[in-house]
Amino acid sequence: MNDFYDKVYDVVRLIPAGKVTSYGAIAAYLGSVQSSRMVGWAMNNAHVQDRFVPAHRVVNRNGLLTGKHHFGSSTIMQELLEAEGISVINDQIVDFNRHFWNPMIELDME
DNA sequence: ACGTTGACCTATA
DNA sequence: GTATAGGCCAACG
Repeated sequence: MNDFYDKVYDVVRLIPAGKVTSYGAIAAYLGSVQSSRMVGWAMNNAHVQDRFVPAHRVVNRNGLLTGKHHFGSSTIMQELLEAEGISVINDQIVDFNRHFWNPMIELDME
């Protein structure tokens, strides 16, 4: 598997429960903030990965559940997030800034 | 092979 | 604050 996809999956799996991150943050961590689209494409292939990828913890910069439709059902993503203690209203994460998990900070500063 | 689309982001008007 | 433009790379028709 390409490093890009592999790193994306790796970072996503490192996201602690109750925390969320953005495609841009992952892309920035990989060194290509402009290639954030590729992160989304990587997630598209995430459901065929052997290991489970908590793609529900990955949202866009606005904290909006843009990819909820790709989970098979439009409610699974919100259900999973709420199950981890994250409030979601109108497909948008409440206090997104509080639940935001930055891989660059958390992984690099550690 | 070419054109369009896509789970995005930043910048400019 | 909404609208449009540009950019990135991969997959789909």
